Amino acid sequence: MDARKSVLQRTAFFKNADGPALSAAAEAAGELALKKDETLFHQGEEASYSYLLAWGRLRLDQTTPDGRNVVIRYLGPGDLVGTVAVLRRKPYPATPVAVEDGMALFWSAAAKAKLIAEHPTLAANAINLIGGRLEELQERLQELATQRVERRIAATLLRMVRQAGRRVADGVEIPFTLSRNEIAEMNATTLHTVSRTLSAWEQEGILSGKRSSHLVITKPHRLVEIAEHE
Amino acid sequence: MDARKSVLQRTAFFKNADGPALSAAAEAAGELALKKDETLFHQGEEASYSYLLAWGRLRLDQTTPDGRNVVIRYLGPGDLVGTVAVLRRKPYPATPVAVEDGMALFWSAAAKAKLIAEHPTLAANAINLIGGRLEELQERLQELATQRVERRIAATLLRMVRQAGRRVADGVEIPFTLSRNEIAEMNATTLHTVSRTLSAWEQEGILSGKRSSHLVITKPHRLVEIAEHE
DNA sequence: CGTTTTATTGACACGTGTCAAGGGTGGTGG
DNA sequence: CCACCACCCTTGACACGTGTCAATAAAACG
Repeated sequence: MDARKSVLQRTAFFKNADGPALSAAAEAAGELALKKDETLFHQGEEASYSYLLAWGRLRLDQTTPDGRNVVIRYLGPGDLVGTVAVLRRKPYPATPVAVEDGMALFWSAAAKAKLIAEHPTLAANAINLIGGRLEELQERLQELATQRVERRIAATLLRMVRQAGRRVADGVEIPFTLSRNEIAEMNATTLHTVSRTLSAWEQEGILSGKRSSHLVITKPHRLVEIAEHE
Repeated sequence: MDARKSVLQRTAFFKNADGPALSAAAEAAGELALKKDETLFHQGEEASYSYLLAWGRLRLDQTTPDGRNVVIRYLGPGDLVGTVAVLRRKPYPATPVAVEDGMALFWSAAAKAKLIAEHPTLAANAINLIGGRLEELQERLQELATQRVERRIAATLLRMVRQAGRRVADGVEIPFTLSRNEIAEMNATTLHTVSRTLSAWEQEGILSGKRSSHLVITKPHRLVEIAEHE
C-alpha cells in the first residue's frame, strides 16, 4: 500500500495531494498488469473504470465506422486513461493498447467521481491534465490542417522524442516499437508515404533503426529544421 | 445580480450548483458586452481572465507561426472560454472572435481558481465541458485524417446546424454569417474548394444563401448522406 | 523452415491546392 | 443618392503531392 502511494505521489494527477487524498485513492484502487498488445478497454464500451498508467506505454486508437484507424496519441506513465468518459458517463471514445508491458491502477466510476468531488486538488489536476491534452490536440489539428506530410512526420517524431526519448550513444532513441503503419496513422497518411520519407531520412543520416528495433534519431536538429522551416 | 444568477444557472458550468456557489460566482464576475468582430483576448497573451459566454457566438481562431489561420470551433451561449489556459497558467492558445453581438461574464484567474477549488460541482462541470471539447476534437481529427473534403464540409455544416441551427420555412438556418473562407478554415481546405462544393450543392438544391445572408440547409438528409456514405 | 507480417519501391492516377481572371455585393464618402 | 472601392465569391486551367495499386523483399514468428 505504501509502495502504491509512492507511485501515485509521483504522478501529475496527485501533485500537491494531501495525505488523506493519497490514502483514499490508494485504498480504492485496483492494480492491473499489462502485457504488450493488451487493451484496457474498447472504444464504444460503457465506461465503468478509469485508469492511471503507472508504467509502460499505451497507444490510443480510434477506429472509424468504416474500419480505418487513427492514433490519437501515445500515453506514458502518469497519464490518465478513460477518465473523461467515466466522469461524463459516456462510452469510451477510443481504445488504449499497450505497446510494451506495464502496470495500471484503476478505479470504479463511482470511486473516481467521489475522489474528485472530495479532493479539490485532484479535480484541479484533472483539469490540468485534460486541458493539456485538449491544447495538444488543437496543435495537432492545426498541423494537420496546414502542413505537408513530411513536416507532420517530423513534428510527430519530435513529439515522441520529447515525451519518451532516451539518450543513447549516437542520438536519441524512441524506446518502444513504432511501425511505419503506426507513424502513418498518427499523421493521417499511408505507410507507403511514411516508408518513403523515412528511407530518405535514413539516407541523409537523420535517423536509423529498421524493423522492430527502436528508432534512433541521430540528427534531431535536422528534424527540427524540417518541422519548422520549409 | 439576480438576473445574473439566473443567466448562470442555465449554463452547463453551473448545472446542479448550490446557492452559495452561484452567489459567489455572480459576485466575483464582471460583465462584458461584445460587438461583432471584437476579440475577448489574443492567442499568446498571458491568461489573466476566463470567460463564460452568456449570449452571442464566437469563433475560436488559431494562427500558425507562418500566418495561416485555423478555426478550432465555434462557441455558443454557456460555453467556457479561456478557462483551461487560466487554470493551467499558460498563454491563451487561440483567439476568440465575436461573429455576432453578445455578452460574456468573466472572472480573474484567482477568482476562477477559487471558485473551482471551493465548489466541487463546478469542478466536475468544468471537467465535463472540457472533456466534451476534447472528445469533439478527437472526432474532428479523425475526420480530417480519413475523409475527403466534401465529406468534411458536410459534417461541419451538420455540426453547426446541430449546435446553432434554427428552423425556418424552407429548412434549417445557420443563424450567423459564415463566409466560404471560414468554412475552409474549419475544414483544412481552401475557399476555392469550398466555393466549388457549395456551388454544386446549391445546384442540387441542398442548400441556399449567398453572400452575407445566412446559410439555409434545405435538404439536411442529403447532407447526412454525403457525410456518412461514400 | 515455412508462413505471416511489415517494409520497400515503382508506376500511375486523382483530388485538391495554386494561380489567375473576372463578377457581384455591400459599404462608404463625396 | 450615386459612384467607386474593397471584399468576397465564382470559375477555369493547371500542377503537384500523395494516395492507390502492384510486385518484391526482408524480417519475425512459431
